[in-house]
Amino acid sequence: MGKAVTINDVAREAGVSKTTAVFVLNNRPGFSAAEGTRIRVREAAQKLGYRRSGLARALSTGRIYTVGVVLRIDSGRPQDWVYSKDVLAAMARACHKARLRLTLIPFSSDAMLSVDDVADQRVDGLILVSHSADAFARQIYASGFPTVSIGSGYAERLVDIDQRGGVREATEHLLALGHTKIGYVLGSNPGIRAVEERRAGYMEAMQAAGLAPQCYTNHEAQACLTQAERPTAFVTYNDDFAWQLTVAARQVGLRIPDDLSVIGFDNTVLAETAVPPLTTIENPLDAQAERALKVLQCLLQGKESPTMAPLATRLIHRQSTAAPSGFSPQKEPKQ
Amino acid sequence: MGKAVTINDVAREAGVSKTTAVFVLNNRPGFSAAEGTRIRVREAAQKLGYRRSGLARALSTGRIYTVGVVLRIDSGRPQDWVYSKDVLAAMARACHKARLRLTLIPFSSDAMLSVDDVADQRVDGLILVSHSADAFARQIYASGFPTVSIGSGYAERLVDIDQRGGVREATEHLLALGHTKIGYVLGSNPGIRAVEERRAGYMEAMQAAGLAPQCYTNHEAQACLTQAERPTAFVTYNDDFAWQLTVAARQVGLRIPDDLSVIGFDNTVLAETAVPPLTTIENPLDAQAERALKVLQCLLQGKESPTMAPLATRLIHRQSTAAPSGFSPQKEPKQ
DNA sequence: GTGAAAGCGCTAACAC
DNA sequence: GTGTTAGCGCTTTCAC
Repeated sequence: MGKAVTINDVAREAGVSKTTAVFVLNNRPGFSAAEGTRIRVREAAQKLGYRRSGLARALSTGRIYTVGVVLRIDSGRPQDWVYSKDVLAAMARACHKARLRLTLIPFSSDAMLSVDDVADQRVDGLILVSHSADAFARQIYASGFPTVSIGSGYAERLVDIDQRGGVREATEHLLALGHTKIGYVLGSNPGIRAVEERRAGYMEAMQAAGLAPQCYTNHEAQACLTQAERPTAFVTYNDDFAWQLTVAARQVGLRIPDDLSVIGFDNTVLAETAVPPLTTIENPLDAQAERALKVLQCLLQGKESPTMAPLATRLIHRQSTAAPSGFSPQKEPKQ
Repeated sequence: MGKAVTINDVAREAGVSKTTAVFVLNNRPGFSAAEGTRIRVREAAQKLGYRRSGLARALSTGRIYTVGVVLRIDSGRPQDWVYSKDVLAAMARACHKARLRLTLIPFSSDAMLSVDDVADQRVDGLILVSHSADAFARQIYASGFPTVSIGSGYAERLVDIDQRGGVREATEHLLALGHTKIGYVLGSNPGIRAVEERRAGYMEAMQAAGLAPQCYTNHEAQACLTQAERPTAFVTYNDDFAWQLTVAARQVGLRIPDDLSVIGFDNTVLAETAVPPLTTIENPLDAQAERALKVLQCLLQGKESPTMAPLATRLIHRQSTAAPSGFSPQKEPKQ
């Protein structure tokens, strides 16, 4: 890269002091230099090819305007990734809006991340995506490094959505359609708060309706499809499971939604491209990302952030839900 | 954040000089301190909660061990994103392997990125993902900032795959199945090298077979499906177009692959989850990402990198291709 | 082997 | 308004 042109060089070239050069180049508010000076400084910078060093600035100010996003990169199936990538994209948009840079910090369980590796001043703070209470999550919070969790993750300082309400609404939708045998497909990672919350939402709705809840693992749900007493509808932990269920159903000759209704969660691209497109619960990722950033900013300024109500979800009606066969519904309440 | 503990503090606490402390903490090769000293320094660091500043180190060494990935964030449809996210994920894996950090630099056409914004020393170099010859790409290359392109992008210093060969192979596969009316769905962004190359691969295969090529836009391809003289098979610019074609085909009552064969490109998650799963051309993103990083490293060390042959693609056989109806194939040559 | 000192390029506090 | 100075925390060169 050759040697960098510094602000000193510019100042010298323009025949002014460093301060003046800095003020001009930074458009310091409330600073009115002689027009000639401004021009001279600008021209000098231009001519020399001066480029400010965000690095030196960061060292001096203590802020590098970059947030680190710590994300798992282990899982093999591309479908597992869809959601994480959506969270990342939402964080990217939020950072862009907030004029912050985003640094991706991959988290793989083989090479354990150390707090020192991460909290080395190249990021101002951290966003943990979908971390359970793993060693790293606990350590980083314990270290006091500004950190916020997002995406159905570790419960400490977590920006959360109304997981429970979302699944409750989905279950109620199925109930309203006339289903009585409604199963729930459990999330597979028990360390994560969303897994419990979503399940609880299902339980609540079933109990309120006086119906017996029936929980399945992903595998069990697919296996039970051929049995006579199978549920006529499923609420699933996420779109991936819902999508898998549609595949399994098609394989055993079940038609969706005629023979089986399915509702996913997250509204990932999987839900849009599935056949038929999936009714699902929208996960407001952009709002979460923006809120997470807001909380992080508070932390950076030393003030604890106000606690906020979980963000609302929304049921998106597509074509994977209908009344159970042989049932004429009393009229769909919503939408 | 309180005040940071510096190496000076550690040295003072341990009763040694800064140099010694640095040497111990950095495990400087070829430096053998007295065991007592080592321990004292380590304990002091531990006790004080010393954490090295990657920032200060970067300022001093001129390398921050971070690469910037410049990526479009404009497009609205989630399907448009799938491929970009895959490239990003591949870059993330490659960076992780190379022990480099990845900073995401969103590129949106509304707020034009300036070279100064980006080349501010918070990244050592840049990877441009799927950029056409837009103003930014030209400027950044002109500025001399270490930059490499990837992902069917701008032709300058581009790590490329054998686009042409991939599509040729796909077309030949359809030919071997007995298709004679094979259409091609064009990429929509004419500024990008891959758009031309892929089309050329199709043209070559058709001409070699003595068949008339027929190119369509995405929209045209979907529209022609109801016409009598429609192609019996399509090669498409990417999986998204292929997937859209399956949806359109289903809507007009065409069955895939019985009535229509379709081949995608990129092997994104769309190809796996489509109904039926799509035969497609695998895009070796991980290899591209690693190669891009290698080229960037060369640049950073001041040496121009050796030119390399485009990376090979591979046809992945799934269920969206078959012999045209009423035709008994002579035997499928591959796989 | 260990210590002292000079920067990296910027910001900010304080004189002029 | 403009210039001077002292750091930010690290690496590195050169004495001891």
